[in-house]
Amino acid sequence: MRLTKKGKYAVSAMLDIALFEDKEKSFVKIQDISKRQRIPNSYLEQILRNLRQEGLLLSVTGPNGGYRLSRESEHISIADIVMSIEDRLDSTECGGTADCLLGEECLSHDLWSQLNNELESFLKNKSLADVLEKNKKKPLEISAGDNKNLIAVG
Amino acid sequence: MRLTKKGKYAVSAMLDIALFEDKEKSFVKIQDISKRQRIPNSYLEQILRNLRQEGLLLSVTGPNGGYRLSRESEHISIADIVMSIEDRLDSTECGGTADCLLGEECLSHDLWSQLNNELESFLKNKSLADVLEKNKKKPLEISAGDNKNLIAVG
DNA sequence: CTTATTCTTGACTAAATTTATCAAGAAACT
DNA sequence: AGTTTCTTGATAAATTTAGTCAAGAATAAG
Repeated sequence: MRLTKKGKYAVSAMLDIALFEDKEKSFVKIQDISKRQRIPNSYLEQILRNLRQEGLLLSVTGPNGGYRLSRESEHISIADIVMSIEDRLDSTECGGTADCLLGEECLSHDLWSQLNNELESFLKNKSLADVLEKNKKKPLEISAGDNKNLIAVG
Repeated sequence: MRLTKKGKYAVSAMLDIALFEDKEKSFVKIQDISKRQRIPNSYLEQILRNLRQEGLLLSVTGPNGGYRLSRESEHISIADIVMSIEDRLDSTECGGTADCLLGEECLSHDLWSQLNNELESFLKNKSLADVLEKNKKKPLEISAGDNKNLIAVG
């Protein structure tokens, strides 16, 4: 399983577009996203290309052109985005064929399969709108739980 | 976030040891693990080295030597293993400092933070024993749910 | 109908990471 | 002494990720 910088850039870019297409009632330009989210301009081109090809974005060329979401932010899940970008979310080596070990299921097949399902439902159940909503409320929230150990956050 | 072949090899190796130390009432040799789990011998050396240094394995040199678990398989979680091996499970770029974007929290900070927590609790709540138990029962089980879409399993 | 703006595409490069490999050495048993 | 097996550190090869670039095409405004 791997979630790369590219996938995270994609999510940030989509969040940025969701935010500014409303605010500005217009298309959002690559350059602006690049500056606001600190994503290298030419890398971002590549990423938005992918997202458009997957049908998550609409684009218009020329002055006042740019990008906007192809549907409402409530109806675009993080899974939609990440899956457009990442080739290797799959936690398994066999790619689901269950022939991991000499044509048979390996000892950890089920484990990684379950992990895939966890990840899948988490990403599918979060929309762009959900994430933005959370951001708005942030000042009122208090940090919950201890993250001392396993995995750093941020 | 990334879970690499190395981390998966580590889990397979630990499952193999858990299985065969019981069966053979002795230490389990690198060579045997390597053959059974199809893990390159010299790569496995490196991996077991890590696991031993993290205190998950005990080893003995010489004839009839090999490896065994440092504690019961019920008390070794998949998280213990994966965290010994993988440097970069963290889903975030900032590594938990929350200064992702010009010293401030980026738009997706909370999202990746939550993903970390999901992943963490999943991996912590699964022991080697759990995984092996599931494998024994396998013939009785019927495949559950549709995995057609997001993430292949295996 | 020309110019400025902005996206589009494909190919390419550089850096980083992952995936190993190897050889010399040390410990333990027989 | 000799064999088995782990131990260590360094190194190499392969793959992936991250990022760049330049030429082109679409659109709007004047």
